[in-house]
Amino acid sequence: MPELPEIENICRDMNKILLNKLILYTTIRCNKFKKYVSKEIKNIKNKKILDIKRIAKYIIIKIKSGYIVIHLGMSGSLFLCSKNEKISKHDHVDLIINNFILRYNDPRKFGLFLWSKNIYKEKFFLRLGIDPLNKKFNLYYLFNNIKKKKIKIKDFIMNNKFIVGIGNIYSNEILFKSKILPYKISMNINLYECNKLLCSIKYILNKAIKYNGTTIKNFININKKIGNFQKFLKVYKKENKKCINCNFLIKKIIQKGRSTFFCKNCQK
DNA sequence: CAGAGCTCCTGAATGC
DNA sequence: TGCATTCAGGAGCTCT
Repeated sequence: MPELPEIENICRDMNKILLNKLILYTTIRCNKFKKYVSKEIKNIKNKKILDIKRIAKYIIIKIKSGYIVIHLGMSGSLFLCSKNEKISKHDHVDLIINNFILRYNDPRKFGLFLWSKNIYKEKFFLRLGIDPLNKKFNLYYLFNNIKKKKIKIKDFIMNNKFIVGIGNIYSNEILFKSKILPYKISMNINLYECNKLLCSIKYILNKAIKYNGTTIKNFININKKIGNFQKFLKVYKKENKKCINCNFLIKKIIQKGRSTFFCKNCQK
């Protein structure tokens, strides 16, 4: 399940390898992909890759006439392969680049492979909150928004309207590090806790980027390198294991339909 | 409007 | 062993 750190690393790798390369043509294999793959992707021919960047969890490939927008959902992956590489079951899109292929695979079809003339006018971009690695993501911004809401803090940090890119794994880890219970109501968070939350978000995400993300199940990055951050997970999927700080058993609850892990002793 | 909950999907894990 | 059921989750959508 790629989250912000994984996407950040994928974009960095893609930039190293794909910048200024020519997309000769594309192949789309899924027919029943509904809104998830734009038909316009088929029309891309002989276009140079001008830039690759990340906005929230979207991978944006800029070419002369517009943008390719890729979201990996929870099971999507992008990888480079040769032209003779066998096509697997869920390989939905190929970008043919000189003598190799950038291939998009997504078994669960939660991802997106879209075309946009101008991403900055798309409604899903206009709705996005501030990137947690941006300097504008500061205590003032976080505290102001937290105070406005009456939702559980875990739901707050996973909501793209306020903070982009934080999924279930990192939200659990961030709240553990912040010593805040996941079901604490956001408006009850004080300035001190909010500051801890801010620092924890930046710390966890940067550490995950450094260790190349968390590899659980399907995630493979562009060079099929494997992430190492799972070694550092302290609560996620640690139900009934001892808390590293206090030896209490880690609890699991379901919050907004998502598995939520925490230490009832450490987190207040 | 806000917030809770449902939904898309498939493969892995679990249950009997 | 083998089939059936459950679970996982990003983010948009639907309900209340």
